[in-house]
Amino acid sequence: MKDKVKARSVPFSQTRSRHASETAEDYVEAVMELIEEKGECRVLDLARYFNVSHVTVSRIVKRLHDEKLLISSPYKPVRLTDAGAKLAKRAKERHAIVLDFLIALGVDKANAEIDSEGIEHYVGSKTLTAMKRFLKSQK
Amino acid sequence: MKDKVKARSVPFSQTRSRHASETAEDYVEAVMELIEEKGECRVLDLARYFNVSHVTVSRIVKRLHDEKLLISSPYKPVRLTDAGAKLAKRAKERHAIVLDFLIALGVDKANAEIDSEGIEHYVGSKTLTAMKRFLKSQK
DNA sequence: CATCATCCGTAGCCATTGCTACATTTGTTT
DNA sequence: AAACAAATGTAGCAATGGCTACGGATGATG
Repeated sequence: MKDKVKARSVPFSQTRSRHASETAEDYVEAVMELIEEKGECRVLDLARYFNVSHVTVSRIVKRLHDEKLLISSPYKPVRLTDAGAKLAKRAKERHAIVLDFLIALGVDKANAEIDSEGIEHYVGSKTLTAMKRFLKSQK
Repeated sequence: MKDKVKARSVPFSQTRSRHASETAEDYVEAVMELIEEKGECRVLDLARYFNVSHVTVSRIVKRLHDEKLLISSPYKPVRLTDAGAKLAKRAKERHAIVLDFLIALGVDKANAEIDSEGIEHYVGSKTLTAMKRFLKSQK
């Protein structure tokens, strides 16, 4: 009774780093949206956006600044680096596709918005392609 | 220029607790699978399954024991409580539906397996229903 | 029944993401 | 210019999930 347990291919291997990059994507995406919506993005805007305290935001902003995705100087609005903007653009596109896909599948807009936030981080390129194909076939 | 930033409806509000329940679901699901596959589930089986150290597993098992999802006594195999089995069953069903759905959508099995692991935690009841509907319509 | 490999627990470290409480900076408003 | 409100920063705590290193428990094997 000593069967080897088959290890998970990939998904569970790096939960920590995956969560970290999730955060990075969520934040650059939010920064881009907030700048588009109101011209600038402050720490408190992000805090309200994510429903967390400004302390949590400023710590994460600092980390993403170190990772050269954001530009932040004390008491000034947050901006995106080129790399950050590129990541944000990709994340937003993927997000939009997942959202449109769920709606096309028949999910109401409110639930599609909620679920797409979480799902977008786990949609690989093959799945994304399949979603795009489905969207095209529906037109 | 003082627009209120619209807060996210729900999704981002409790990242921490969401990640915690993700872990709970992953673990009870794994425990159920391992017991089905090889009769019992040891800490090291879970460690190999998730590609983490046995230390990480035993800490999480302890927490899930406190939450009354698992039963564990020192140096003994891990079992499920009724509540844990119920949660595992629901998680497995949802997982299976998401997996079948992705495959029906045209994603290859390997990628469908990877993506479904992450996606399953963010599929609300409305989205799940839509996936089931799609699967039925494909038969 | 002694030994040894395997399994598991504990100690203690780090990173991430929450928080409250308090300090500081900025900018507006007398 | 002073005073005040709002925005940020800093200190320090907790929970979660990673890890290595070490030691104790279990069970198989000689």
